[in-house]
Amino acid sequence: MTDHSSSGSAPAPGAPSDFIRDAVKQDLASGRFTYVRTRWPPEPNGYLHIGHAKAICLDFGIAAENGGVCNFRFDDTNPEKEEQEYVEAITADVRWLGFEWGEREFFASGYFEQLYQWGEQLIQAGKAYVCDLNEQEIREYRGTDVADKGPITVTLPGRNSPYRERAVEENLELFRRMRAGEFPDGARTLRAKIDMAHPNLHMRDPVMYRIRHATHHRTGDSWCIYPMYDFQHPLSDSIEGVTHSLCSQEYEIHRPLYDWFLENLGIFHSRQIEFARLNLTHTVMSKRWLLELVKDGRVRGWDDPRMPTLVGLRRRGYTPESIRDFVSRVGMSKTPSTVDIALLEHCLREDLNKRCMRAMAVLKPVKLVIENWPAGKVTQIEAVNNPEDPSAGSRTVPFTGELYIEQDDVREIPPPKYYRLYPGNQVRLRYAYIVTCTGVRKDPATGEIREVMCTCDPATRGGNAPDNRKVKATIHWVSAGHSIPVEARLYDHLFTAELPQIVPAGVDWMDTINPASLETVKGARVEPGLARALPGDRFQFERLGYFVVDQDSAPGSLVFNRSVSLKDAWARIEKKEAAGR
RNA sequence: UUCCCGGUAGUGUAACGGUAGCACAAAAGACUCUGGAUCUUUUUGUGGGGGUUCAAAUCCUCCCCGGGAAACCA
Repeated sequence: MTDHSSSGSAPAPGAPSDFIRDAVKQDLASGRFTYVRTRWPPEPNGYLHIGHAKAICLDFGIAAENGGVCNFRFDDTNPEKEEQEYVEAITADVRWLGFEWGEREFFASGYFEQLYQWGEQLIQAGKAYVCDLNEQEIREYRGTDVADKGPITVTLPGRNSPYRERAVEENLELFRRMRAGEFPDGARTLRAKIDMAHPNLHMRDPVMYRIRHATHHRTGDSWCIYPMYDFQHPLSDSIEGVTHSLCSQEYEIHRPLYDWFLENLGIFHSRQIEFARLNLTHTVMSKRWLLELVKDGRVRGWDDPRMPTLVGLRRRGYTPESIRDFVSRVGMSKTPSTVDIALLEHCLREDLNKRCMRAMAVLKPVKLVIENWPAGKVTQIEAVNNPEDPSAGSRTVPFTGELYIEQDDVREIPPPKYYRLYPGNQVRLRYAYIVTCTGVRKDPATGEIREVMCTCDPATRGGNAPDNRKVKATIHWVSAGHSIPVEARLYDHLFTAELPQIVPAGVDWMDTINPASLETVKGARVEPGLARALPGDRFQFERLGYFVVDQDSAPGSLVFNRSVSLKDAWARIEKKEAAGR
């Protein structure tokens, strides 16, 4: 990438461009780096969500676009929070998203010895010292005085630690004894000797190592001192020859420290660039809140289809392609932003529309009886599998004189602009026949329509109108005798509020969960061909939405998750009509 | 409170001193055997005040607003 001449012209359509990609190109052009290598550094302490997907796509994407590689590296330097279980879950999620890293899977814990040696090197250079101050004292000396109540703290000038001028030899001996396990947790730390008056608090002699007699998920009990993120991360990047270390914005203030360690060690200097993390409307993204939802049983688990986690989205029926498309459309910037979840849904619809098999399913069935249909007669109707993809072919669906149609497709008295079934009106049964409604039978107690009667025009077989009559509505159906019962789970936004993280005073945020975020429909019916569907299989249920077979399914009892509904023009009309009166 | 980073239609993102564009959303229409899809069209924007310049979203300055940080977490 040294094509200076084209730098002023617009990028090719579809080629992503943003301030980070621009910076990478400049670094190549200026000779700061001669190649591009990135890394994606998850901490194995939780499940991935779609915000992580943004970073994953960025790191792997930029590497690929520049002929480089992206290292997959676990930032596992806090044994108290990290577990092997998460390593596996994260690995599976990234693979599912569609990225490969071959042999380039690393662990920061794999660098512990090298990191330790660099710690000694800084001590020898007089740039690090062992400090005996406890946690509270360190805070006080740093100048950050935590108030007893509330989050407000006061920043004061920092003071040098009384241990700051320890002799090199003493520091070395103490650091070695720290490693040897001679001191209890928290007794001492190794600190960088920088500047206690620095306006950036991270530069006021930050802690490099702390003592933790804890078992690490990979190194076991071989270490009782663990490096801090600020010390570990730049050095791990350096070891791996990472050129561009891309991270979210909260690390921006850490960058001077990142640079300080690399400069003072005189080792390969990676460049850290920060970007704004992703937020979505109608959901929450923070690990803590997500965890609380799970712990409190407000959702069924990390993979609840309402969760913005990758496992949740997968179970919901999202495709990796749609998520990657979404991420690229969202773009990269430093502006704190909240993306409309409608964009995510749009990306899924667009992807699934092209490649999903259609099927007919009735969520809330009402019986339709064709009065002039010969008793017991069954005929096979040919139905197109995907109008967007002729190569998908067609299938047959059994048709009889007793069908189920959607409750919502019948009214005794039609509202304005309603052109589905009501007495006297005709509709087309998708791919089958044009029928005319002759009446409805209602439950005398509830007034609910129990049965719809109609007559069928045999000349319209296949749904054609030989006389060219206009039939405004086409509705879906299944044969009452052939269709199979299934459970459908209809999902909506987890929170009704657009920005659930803004909680009104006096309200528990968990009580703002959308009570309609999950509707379980037990008596749905689907066409018989779906009997063999397997978990993960996706369908478009005509006129309803995209559905995926859930893992809760068992042979003979299928469960479908609604991934996303189809756009519903009628719902908008109905809403508008209702608002208008 | 201190420090850091940001503010472009409703939302997200381009424009890199020279015509403010794209996507989603919203709205209108066309077409349609999914009120789907597709196609056409429309509405809405540079946070505010000062400067510099022939020319400012872009450069300078003050103000306002938003986000982040102030862990022996990452």
